[in-house]
Amino acid sequence: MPERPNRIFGRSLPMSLLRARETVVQRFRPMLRRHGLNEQQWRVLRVLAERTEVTATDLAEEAAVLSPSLSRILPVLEARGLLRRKTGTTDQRHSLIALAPAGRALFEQVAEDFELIYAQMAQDFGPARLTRLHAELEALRQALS
Amino acid sequence: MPERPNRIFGRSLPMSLLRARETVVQRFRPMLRRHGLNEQQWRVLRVLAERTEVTATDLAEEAAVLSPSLSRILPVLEARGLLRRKTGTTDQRHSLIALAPAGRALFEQVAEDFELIYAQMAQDFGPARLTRLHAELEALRQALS
DNA sequence: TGCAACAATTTAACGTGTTAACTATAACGC
DNA sequence: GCGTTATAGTTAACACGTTAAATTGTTGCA
Repeated sequence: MPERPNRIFGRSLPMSLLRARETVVQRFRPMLRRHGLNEQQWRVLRVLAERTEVTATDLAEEAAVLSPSLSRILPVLEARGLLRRKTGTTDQRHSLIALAPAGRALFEQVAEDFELIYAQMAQDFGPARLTRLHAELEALRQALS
Repeated sequence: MPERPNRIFGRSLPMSLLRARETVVQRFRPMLRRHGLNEQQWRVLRVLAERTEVTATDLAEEAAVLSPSLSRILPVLEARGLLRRKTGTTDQRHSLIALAPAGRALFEQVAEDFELIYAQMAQDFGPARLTRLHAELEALRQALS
């Protein structure tokens, strides 16, 4: 007797998103690893590359990393000389983070590889279709939050 | 001076999928917590509810849980009396897992709540649109794997 | 001024993700 | 048959996810 199809399971959106992400990330992971980065560290660098200086809270939000995780990541990246931290002048509660030259250089290298992989992915799925998927995911966030 | 928009960042699919999932999961997490389950445990129960008996490897694959994680989850759920394990007869390497009556009962309860939340989500985003998104995510997996 | 409420970050505790190594069993080949 | 290889599962080690609590600094107000 064949197992009956799972009605609920098939409709589970968290699951679909998880699996899709898993598949996508597999294409990037080896490349990041060669650069000595994991996903979270790369997300942090990417945000920093687009900003002159960010607070830890904003960085966590934009990189989609929880603040406790960020508190563990920052010392590591700082020790590698990829970023610099200083305490805010007006509000000393803030920790201000900026990319260091070495971090900028690494970002440029990774970004190049990233673009290649992304382009291949767009080709495999269809560029327009990928853009539409992006938009739908963003719309989902808006609709549910 | 406004920060310049991030071209790469905006096109990052792993990020979009992560954020979308985050938003969706927030709707389910409190409910699962009330039932004493986390996401992974719920995924395991859900797979078991659809099968009479599964090997650990198949269970991990279908629940999208890595086997080391499953090795940690199973003893917990077994101790709670939600499932039963036995060693395979023909191949003793296999661990065969099945839902226990208490697990079935818990599944039924959670499934009920799950359906309510899912229905609300479908309403908020649009049922047809949600179905289409599902299909696209599955298509993405096919295209990239 | 002083203290109570709030805010940014860190620490803690525990579970999962990730990779690799390890154990036990089974299958294969000579 | 026996050694080699492959497979199923667990364990190990370290990082992040998640929640809550602690720490430190700021702000508002009596």
